[in-house]
Amino acid sequence: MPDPDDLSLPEAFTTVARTLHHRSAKAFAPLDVTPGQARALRVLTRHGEMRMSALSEHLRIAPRSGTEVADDLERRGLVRRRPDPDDRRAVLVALTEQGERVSEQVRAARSAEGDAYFAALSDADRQELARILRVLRAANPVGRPAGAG
Amino acid sequence: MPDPDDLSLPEAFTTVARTLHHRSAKAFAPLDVTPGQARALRVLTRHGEMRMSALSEHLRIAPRSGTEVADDLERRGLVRRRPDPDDRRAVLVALTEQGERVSEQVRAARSAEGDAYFAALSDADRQELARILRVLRAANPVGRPAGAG
DNA sequence: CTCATTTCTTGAGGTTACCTCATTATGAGG
DNA sequence: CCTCATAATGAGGTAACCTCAAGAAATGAG
Repeated sequence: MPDPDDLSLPEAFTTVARTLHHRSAKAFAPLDVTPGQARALRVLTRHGEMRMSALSEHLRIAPRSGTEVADDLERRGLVRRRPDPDDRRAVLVALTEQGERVSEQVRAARSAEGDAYFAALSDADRQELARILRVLRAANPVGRPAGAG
Repeated sequence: MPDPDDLSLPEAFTTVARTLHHRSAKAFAPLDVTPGQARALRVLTRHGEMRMSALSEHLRIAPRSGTEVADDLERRGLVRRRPDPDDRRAVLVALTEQGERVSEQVRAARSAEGDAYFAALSDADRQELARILRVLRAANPVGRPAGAG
């Protein structure tokens, strides 16, 4: 294995993100959920039932992609859809009981493995990192792709 | 758009990484290279001609995936393959002249757009972030997926 | 030299997590 | 009714990875 290249900030960030993604995928594999699904479960746990559009916004993905995540979770019996009584165009998603259980397991797995990734950092560094990420998130609106298709 | 959720560190990291990826893709689009290809170009610029396996290691991806990146770049005329004279199993990749030109444009585009993503940070924060990323990279070997496929 | 083993790359096929565009159904206003 | 905006989804596509196994060449043992 070669020495870590002296990467630019974007490159280093990307590399770390990919490694983290792999780790999370491994941690969540026993639960049969992907990292993306895990994030959706956490959003639903934190905020409760919501519209598809709201789910997509929370996840910061295109509305169509939110549908896909919900499809996967519904197939696994982790979420339930129902029509919004206030707007018959809209659909509400919520965790099922099993979804709540799995979401809790996700939380635990994240502590066990995902956060372990950041264990190399001191408490102070972790807080620094969290602060910096908040700044970046706040400063950079959403970031949809351009001509990627 | 809802308030930024109070995400866990892994989630926040992932979210920022995705936004960054979108930004980079947009910045590189005029050059007709994807972020992944851009990274490969930078590696080849920094380290010169190398084996396929070395390229994959630098990019921290599976050997097979390195082949794919090289295929794309070769199709665009940005790299050239030749057999390794010292080992006829091996293949050496190097930038073409056009590849070098594009790699330089990538570097410029990264400054213009990619680093602009981090413009919200103070110089001190950027250095902090770079340091923290180095720690994470050093502490976490490579992180290939497990049963993802 | 021969054979088994290992190494280097690639073909074949698959996955995740996104995307855009077009469609269908509903809601809101004139 | 007509038009326009909005909610979700069907259809189809992309990037960036992966595994598994094959084909060719190197390497070490006998």
